[in-house]
Amino acid sequence: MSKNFNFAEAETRLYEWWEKSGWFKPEVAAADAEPYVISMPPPNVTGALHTGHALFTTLEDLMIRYERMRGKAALWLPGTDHAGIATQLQVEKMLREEGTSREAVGREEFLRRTWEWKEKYGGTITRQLRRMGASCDWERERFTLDEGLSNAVQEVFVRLYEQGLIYRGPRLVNWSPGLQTAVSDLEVERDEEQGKLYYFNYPVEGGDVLPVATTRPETILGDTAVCVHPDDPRYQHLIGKTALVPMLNRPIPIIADTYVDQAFGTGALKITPAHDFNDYEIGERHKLGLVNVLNKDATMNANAGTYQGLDRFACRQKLWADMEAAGMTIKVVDHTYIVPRSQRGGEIVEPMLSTQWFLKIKPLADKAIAAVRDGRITIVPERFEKIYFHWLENIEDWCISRQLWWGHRVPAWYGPTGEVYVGKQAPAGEGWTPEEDVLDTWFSSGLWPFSTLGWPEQTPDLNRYYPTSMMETGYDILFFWVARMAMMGLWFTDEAPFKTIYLHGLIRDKFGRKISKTLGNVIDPLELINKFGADPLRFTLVTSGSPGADINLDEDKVEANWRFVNKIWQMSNFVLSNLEEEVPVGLPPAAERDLPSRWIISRLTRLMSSMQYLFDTHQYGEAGRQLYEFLWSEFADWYIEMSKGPLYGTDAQAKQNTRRVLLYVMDTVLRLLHPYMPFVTEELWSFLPNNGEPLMLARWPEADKANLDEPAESEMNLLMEVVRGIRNVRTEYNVDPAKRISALMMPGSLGATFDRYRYIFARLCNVAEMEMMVAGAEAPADAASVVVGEVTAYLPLAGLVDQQAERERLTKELEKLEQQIGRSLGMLGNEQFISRAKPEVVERERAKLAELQAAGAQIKERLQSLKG
RNA sequence: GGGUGCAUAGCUCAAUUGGCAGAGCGCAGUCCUUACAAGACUGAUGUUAUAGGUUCAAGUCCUAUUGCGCCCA
Repeated sequence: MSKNFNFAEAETRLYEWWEKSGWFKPEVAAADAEPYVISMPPPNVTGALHTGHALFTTLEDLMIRYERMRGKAALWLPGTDHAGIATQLQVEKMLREEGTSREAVGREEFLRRTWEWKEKYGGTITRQLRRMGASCDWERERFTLDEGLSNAVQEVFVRLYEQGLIYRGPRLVNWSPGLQTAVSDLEVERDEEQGKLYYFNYPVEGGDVLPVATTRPETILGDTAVCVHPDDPRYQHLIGKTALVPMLNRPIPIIADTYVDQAFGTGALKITPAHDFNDYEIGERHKLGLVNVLNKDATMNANAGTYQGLDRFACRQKLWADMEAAGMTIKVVDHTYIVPRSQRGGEIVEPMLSTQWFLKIKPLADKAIAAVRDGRITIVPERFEKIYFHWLENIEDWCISRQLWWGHRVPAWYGPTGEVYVGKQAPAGEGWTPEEDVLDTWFSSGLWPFSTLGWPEQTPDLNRYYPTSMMETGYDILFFWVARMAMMGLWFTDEAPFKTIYLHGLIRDKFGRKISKTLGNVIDPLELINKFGADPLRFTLVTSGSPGADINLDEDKVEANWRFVNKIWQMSNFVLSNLEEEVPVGLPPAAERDLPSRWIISRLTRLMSSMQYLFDTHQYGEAGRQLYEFLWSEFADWYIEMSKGPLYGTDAQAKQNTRRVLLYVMDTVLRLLHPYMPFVTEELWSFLPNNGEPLMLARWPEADKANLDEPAESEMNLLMEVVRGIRNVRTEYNVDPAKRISALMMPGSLGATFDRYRYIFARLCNVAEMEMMVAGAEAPADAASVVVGEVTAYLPLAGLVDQQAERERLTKELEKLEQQIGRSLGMLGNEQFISRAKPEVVERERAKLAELQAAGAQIKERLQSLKG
């Protein structure tokens, strides 16, 4: 065993060993094992690992490794997503750098280049997932554009069409002018931005004017009405008259609608149904026409008259300047308003009239709502259920077509006379042209849990592993992906595609700021892995937060956990180097266990049941923190130190028993720790005496309640308190740590215990001599005293103890004690507390009081003797 | 506007069904004690945002307020 853990070398070696041995496959479990399945949220096929990937990989791998160790047929099915817009943008950028464009090379060549791009960069992300330690079944890896998955997409589209749920038609959609495609509502981000509000006089036939305010003057050219509130006294006389579109002089009606907010702007609203969602609705109510003034690239079209050909923003300026010259303008004021921007390119999205494919999703949504309501699907944390319901209950038709090239082609054809045919194959006969549009990427990922298992074919995998068990992903894609999977799964397979939805939070920087390139606070998980190894990164990601909450990732924490890895390495080294030749197996019989062993076994048992509860409720972070705490603060700091007594002693039996306990604890914690830190634990496991099976396939340990030992815990606690007390005194009196001191013990009823475990005090606080005092014996005056419950330790520190200082120290301690005693007496004197609190709580309080009082009495006595 | 979450040590965060508020980092001090200086030991630091309420008991449950964030419109 080397001095330290060489993670760089071990991680690659272990991962290859695991993967080559086929242990990531569910087939390693017994043939009749219950399946446990996670579909990996497919990362963008040409993407690179970011902290979000690192987080889901860690959590899902933890769940999978845990269930695998519990004997389940654990299948973690990996894959990647073609990520339509993102990938197309990347390839277009490459083409631009080559001095050409998507349009110039044509669709066929563009797709060829995109596949080439995918081949080139496609392996990156999956290689990086391996570095995280992801134990997924790579032989089952899928890609959304695979033949099988494409078939599933077509199948779904055709069936939905036949069920009358998919239709095609002109609607107002969010149009992304740069990408030249429609995008769904979800892909539009609305943020407040600083802009201007333009006030102007709308000319009215007959010479009157109607003041109007707008944030987008260029849309004036597409106005088909001006609207005022029916009750607005200012404008009563204008309702029903005709206004004239500035610069175009197109006549439009002045109408009244209660939608208008009289307090906003001038209280009059221009209506542009072709370029605003609210105006569109008003237009429908009042049967107004639509005038589209934009081309697909957001330049003005022929309806804009002389402004034709101008970009939308250039038009805004020119039109306003012209109106100013014509004396129509009133003022321009600063104004914050909501700007819709494309989630991808960041450009301003325009509501635009366009013919698209839509999915009537309400019927599917109803099933998805029901599945969560009746508990077939649970969401963790629970509060996301409300958000899920709210969204699904207010769901609108989904625009599923995209004017992109990279994606699943809509399986439709147009006949010579304009008829539409939908099917997997082109219809017979001449003159049919295929649909150019592709489907929204989320349409195919919505099928992910079952399309990856072979659906619509009834494959053995589909039969065995569907529905899946756990859907673990970020809350940011609850609507985009999770809800859609629930809907599609229930609709097409009649089963909830997963039983549990676990939503994790976003990763932020150590100050809680969003990670962004502009802020320059991007954290590269690979850098952290190279620096500290995958285990510390994983442990940090799991233990830094709680379910559903955002996580502030701090490199210092990763470093601290790297030290934790080292600590575990050193503990193991200690245990192993003390094994010598023999290989003790299992715990020594209960009757032969010494107090420290009974204590550590009890503590470990408590940890196991606590972790079990936490795992059952998906609180992996808290479970990990408790494990850390146990290992460092109990096992290493206390048990290992105490074990040196018997280990370096002469009692062969005691030595042997201690080894067995050390080994048992080490064996157990490595198992418990494995899902968090697979590499270092697997490596250490290989040094432990075992039958050669890998840790990743070892059994998850379960708590044996028979090992809980309350008396041992409280007795040990008392000893530990005495040790701490002696250390305190040593520090307070500046006793050289190397100086051996002696103690006179007034052990109360624990005489035998102190006598037997005096070695603990020799080792842990350098008390070389410990003399048991007979009851009533006088303690030396120049001694400091440590009081714990009924026990007092006198430390004769000749020349170091100032009696005056000692009196002050003890007085202070007594004051503290008496405060606590007062509080405790108050509680126990309260009739209500005695009768209403749980009996064990009352009992605990009584025991505490007794201990406090005993200690108080001891201190008082000591103070008395110091006075005399 | 509707919904929702958060507020705890200097910083970042925990705290299971309500039962004496903890950790890491940072800070101060001592020590290279035969697993580990990537370490050990000791110490300082809290009106759990504010105001009420429920309860024997509130960081935890309820109401209101303030501040910050997110989602939806």
